[in-house]
Amino acid sequence: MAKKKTSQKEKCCDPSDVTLPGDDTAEDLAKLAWAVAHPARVRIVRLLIGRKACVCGEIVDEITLAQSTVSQHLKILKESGLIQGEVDGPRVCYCINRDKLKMLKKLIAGLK
Amino acid sequence: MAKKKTSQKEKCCDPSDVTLPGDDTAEDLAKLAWAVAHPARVRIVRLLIGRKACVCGEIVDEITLAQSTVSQHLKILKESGLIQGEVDGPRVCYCINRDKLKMLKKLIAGLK
DNA sequence: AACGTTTATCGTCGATATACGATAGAATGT
DNA sequence: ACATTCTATCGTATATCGACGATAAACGTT
Repeated sequence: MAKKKTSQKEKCCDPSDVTLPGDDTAEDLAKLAWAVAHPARVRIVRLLIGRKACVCGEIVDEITLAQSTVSQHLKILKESGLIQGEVDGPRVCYCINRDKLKMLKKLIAGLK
Repeated sequence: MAKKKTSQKEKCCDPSDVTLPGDDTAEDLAKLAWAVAHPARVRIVRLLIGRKACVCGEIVDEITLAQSTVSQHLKILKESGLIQGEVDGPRVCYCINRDKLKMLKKLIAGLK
């Protein structure tokens, strides 16, 4: 599929060779962005950030979704590394992983 | 689904009423995050940022995906508002919407 | 041991994402 | 007019998301 540069018209595109910035972080960024790519997960993240400490099943009360659905979102967030869950007796306390959050911010801010 | 606060054990969670930060932007953030929630789209965005100008079918050459697939990703990015496409003769030049990018950065940076 | 509470997982369903090839549309050049 | 090039769209197949209810698993309490 790759071939000649065509005439190029010089109208708007200027195809001087550009070296892509390290693609290695594309996956990381996509993964973290994916974690907050759903309104419910954004709310959960904000909720957890709001309380510096972690929260438990109250998330279910705050988010207007079924408990199982919230649990799934929490799982996705956990898999992204953005949040961490710690078992505390019968309940589980979640809290933000500040490092991952920082990394997300850094990667997004680095889009330039 | 909302009911009593239970005993609460005071172990790790501290359920002082917390007012959620404006939920209104949750959708916006989710939508923009979604746009960059795929490695290919991250690469495209970075590519477009790299060249301050816009690019055309070269994106297809840079991204190792079929032309139709790239076109779909471009459509998603366009729908998110992160990029804009401008017809230039037979080809289409894409460029970053700096405002939207700024908004994404702002929303992500605002996670605190 | 039995119960209640809390959370995770399972099974299901519809909707959507993602990938591709094939095709259609638009614009230019011969 | 015709061929060429570039891009978008269609059609299709597969995988995953997102939602729910139902159930299981873990823990504390009685």
